[in-house]
Amino acid sequence: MAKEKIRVRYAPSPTGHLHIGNARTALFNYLFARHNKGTMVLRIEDTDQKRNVEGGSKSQMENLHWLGIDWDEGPDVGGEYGPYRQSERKDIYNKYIQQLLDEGKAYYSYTTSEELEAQREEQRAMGIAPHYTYEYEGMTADEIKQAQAAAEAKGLKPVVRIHIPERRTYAWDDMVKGHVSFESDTIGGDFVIQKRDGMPTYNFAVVIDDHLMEITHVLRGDDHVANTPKQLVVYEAFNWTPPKFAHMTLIINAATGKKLSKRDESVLQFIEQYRDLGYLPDAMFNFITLLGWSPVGESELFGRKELIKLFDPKRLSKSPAAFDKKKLEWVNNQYVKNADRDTLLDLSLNNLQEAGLVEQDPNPEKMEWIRQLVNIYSVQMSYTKQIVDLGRIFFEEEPKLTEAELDEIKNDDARPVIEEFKKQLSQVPRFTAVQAMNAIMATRAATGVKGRKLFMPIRIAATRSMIGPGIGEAIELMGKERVMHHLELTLTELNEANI
RNA sequence: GACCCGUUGGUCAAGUGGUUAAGACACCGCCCUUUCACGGCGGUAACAUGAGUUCAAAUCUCGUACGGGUCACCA
Repeated sequence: MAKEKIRVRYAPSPTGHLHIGNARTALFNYLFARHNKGTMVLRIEDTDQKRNVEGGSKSQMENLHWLGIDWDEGPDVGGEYGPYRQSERKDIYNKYIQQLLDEGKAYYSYTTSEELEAQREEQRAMGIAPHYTYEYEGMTADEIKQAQAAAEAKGLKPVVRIHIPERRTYAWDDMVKGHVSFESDTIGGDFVIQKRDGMPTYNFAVVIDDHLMEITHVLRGDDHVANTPKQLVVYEAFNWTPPKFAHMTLIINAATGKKLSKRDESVLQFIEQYRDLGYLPDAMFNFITLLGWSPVGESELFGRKELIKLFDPKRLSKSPAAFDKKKLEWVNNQYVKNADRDTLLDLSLNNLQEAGLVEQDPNPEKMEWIRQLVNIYSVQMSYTKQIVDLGRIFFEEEPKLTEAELDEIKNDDARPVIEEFKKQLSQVPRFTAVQAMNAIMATRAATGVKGRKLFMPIRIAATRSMIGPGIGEAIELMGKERVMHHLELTLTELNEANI
């Protein structure tokens, strides 16, 4: 039997920037499509004009591309199933809404929002699930017509609701959750398929589009589980076969245990923010893939091609994925260490310029210096913006010492070591990493101090930090003038502290 | 409140009836580096709970607790 061609879609609403959760949905759809040599569709769900954000869809597409996700059909690339923006498909939806109206499967509803709200309040108070109750209960066809005419006469505009069949079970075999079922009376009553402004609602439009676009698999967030029975009602009304569903668990904040909400400020949630910090797209791609999915085996670092090859929706997790920032930093550092030097330089330079540490158009000499700076720090940077903080000792006139650093040099050995080193360094023929190391050796010979007690005071006094790259390289890159000044400064501070 | 879903070390996360219960992050120790970091090696540490099914349960069933999601003319 010929396998049907797999078609999946990622369908964001343009309400803002690309969120991690959305990126993950897009990513899994992408992986699934590419793994199966299927088609990836991008559809913009912009039926709520009030919530559409200017430039929202453009920003999302751009960030998707940055992550390395592309699509075969969409508003920007076209395709045979267009248009790919729901706001441009209104005529299509209207046609199907009319069909349901004609068949008596849908009807005009005049209950106002205020009435509905009151109804829900009451139901909640009674401890039952809020739901819409049929407004024409027990009426004959004529009576219904009269009621509707009366409402019209009052100037009320209707919405269209779809009838939910009674005593039915709506169930499906979810690729992630297994068998899931809902009784029709727990769905919430006949729901709106066309809003007062004439636009279709999400639960209606999504069915029409998925069907017309011949989507075979719907991979989406867990928050859509409760929508699925409503959509099944629509599929049933048209006698269409629904696609396969996979509901991926939500991403939660490890710290709060709650769904990653856009208002939660303890975690950066938008791809763009990571991009600005100098995270690398391949690392993000790798990390996000591991949110709620795991490959066979023990490795955690995978390239794009590998992930496409490995991806299997069967391995999507049933329990929520927690966003672990530390792990992300580790993953990105792994990529930083192997990253192309020019890429790192570009990103770091950008971060340094934004921090006001480097001018807009550095001369070639300065560029070379920055390149060196990035090189010596690349091994310990989680993301390039850290260079601003890590490299601060290279920019500040008189970097302050921390408590820990002061403690490290508050001992009898430190002062003679620093003084001796200063003397030795001032005598080196050329101010290079090798010569700096020679000066340290000479200091050891002269003072008899070695190991940490030798290196730490020198590192701290010369660079004004106890962490950093190789001490020789750091000194060379810092330059004679600055290093000598640091040594001077540290000795003065030791004097003031009476040590 | 109702309906759906989940619960393995400090954190993430493998595991689908028989395992010494993987691996990663973090932490600790040792080694490397005449220093911090990087890297290498090693270590501490887990099946929410009660009952049932079974020769055998982290794995299956039911209850309890805890956590989450959803109940819109948002998507």
